[in-house]
Amino acid sequence: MSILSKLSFKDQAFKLRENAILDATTDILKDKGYDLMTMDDVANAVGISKPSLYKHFKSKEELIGEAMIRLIDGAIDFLDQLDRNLSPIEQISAMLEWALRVRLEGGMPFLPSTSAHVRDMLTRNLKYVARILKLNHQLEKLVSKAQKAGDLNPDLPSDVILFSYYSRTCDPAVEFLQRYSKLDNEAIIQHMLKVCFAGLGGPNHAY
Amino acid sequence: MSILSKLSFKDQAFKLRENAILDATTDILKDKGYDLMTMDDVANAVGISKPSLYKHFKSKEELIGEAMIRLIDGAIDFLDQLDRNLSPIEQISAMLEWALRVRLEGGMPFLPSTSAHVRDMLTRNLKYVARILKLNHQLEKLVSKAQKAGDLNPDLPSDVILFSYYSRTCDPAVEFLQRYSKLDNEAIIQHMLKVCFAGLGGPNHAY
DNA sequence: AATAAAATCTACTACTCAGTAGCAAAATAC
DNA sequence: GTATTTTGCTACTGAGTAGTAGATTTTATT
Repeated sequence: MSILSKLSFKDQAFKLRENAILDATTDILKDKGYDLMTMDDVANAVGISKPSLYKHFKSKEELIGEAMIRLIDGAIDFLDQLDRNLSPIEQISAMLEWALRVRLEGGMPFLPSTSAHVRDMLTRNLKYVARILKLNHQLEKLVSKAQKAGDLNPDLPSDVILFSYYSRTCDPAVEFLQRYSKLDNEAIIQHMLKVCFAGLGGPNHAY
Repeated sequence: MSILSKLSFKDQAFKLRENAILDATTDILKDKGYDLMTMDDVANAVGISKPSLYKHFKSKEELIGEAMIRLIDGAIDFLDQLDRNLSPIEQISAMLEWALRVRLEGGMPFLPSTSAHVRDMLTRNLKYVARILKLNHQLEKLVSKAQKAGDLNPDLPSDVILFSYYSRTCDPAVEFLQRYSKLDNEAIIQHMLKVCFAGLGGPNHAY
């Protein structure tokens, strides 16, 4: 047992530090963005040296890719663990609410509306793309059901709904409101949900 | 007259080239983004050398600032030239429609949902901020009127409406739809407008 | 305690790119 | 046609940073 347990203990420590690295990465990424985040930043934040960091991730691209994958996995897990009794629209709404709350509490959007650079990088990352496709597949099914139930507009193409929905999870209006309005986080969430599903129009609007 | 006319001729040529530089900048910015755009890129695209480029703009920040200012000015001009007989909601809608069309035809969003780096840079640019405030002021008035008329939801705080509206002008769903859906540009615009004002919800949605 | 192995660090390389010095060529003046 | 000014260019500097080589320390083994 001794050798095996030692190995697994080491592995555990390794995994633990890997998580600390990803935490730091997500954190720095959040307020510096891809290009301004340096590998030294991450190493310093974790309290290790750069070569040690490279023992875990062989490049900056890989590091950021893994951080993004972890965020997507968080979203997939959230969706999986939702109460199965919730209707499709309730699940869709709960997921957006969760994403907005994560962001307001200092987290990263799991689908960044990022620069060309970052988008290209992630598109080349097959592991990341696979996760996205998985998440997308699940949401497609929910959207389709919600449209049939009349809870999402059946006249809109489902692409339009899906892409618009994704955009809401990383809507910059959230940060604007947090910075420049006096609304508290919960109020912001409720308003963003309302805007997402009911739109900006009032009772007399033509649409 | 000779000296004066020569000077103004020179000035004209200078201005002309300045515009060519800003055109190239906007173009490159559109598909490379701030960090990947180099001053050599811009100089090469215009067909001049880097030092010549620096005769016009004393830094990369200034160059990009001026390009962004020109985009905002375009938006302000568009708003100014709108038919005065249009109702507030019609003006608001027309402006979003215009912004979406510009983007679909290969232009830049005049309000980029950009990285922290770019945001900071623009925030430090007083000239840019002044234009933004001017545009914002005009839109605030329109929003307030449209809310009173019941064409925009009077129950939403006007910040929420304004920031959400800005976000729609640079909504990444537009690029997603252009790339991955079979909708043509006009259909995309109509759907985006509908989503903006009427939301994603269908007839049975609780909101 | 001596040795081997693993982990981690310091100090470096290679490269990109913003910004510039100083030269060359063209235009203008006399 | 020569002198002067303007314009533009080539070729450089310096800063920042991804990624690495090789020394050093720590840990495990006998």
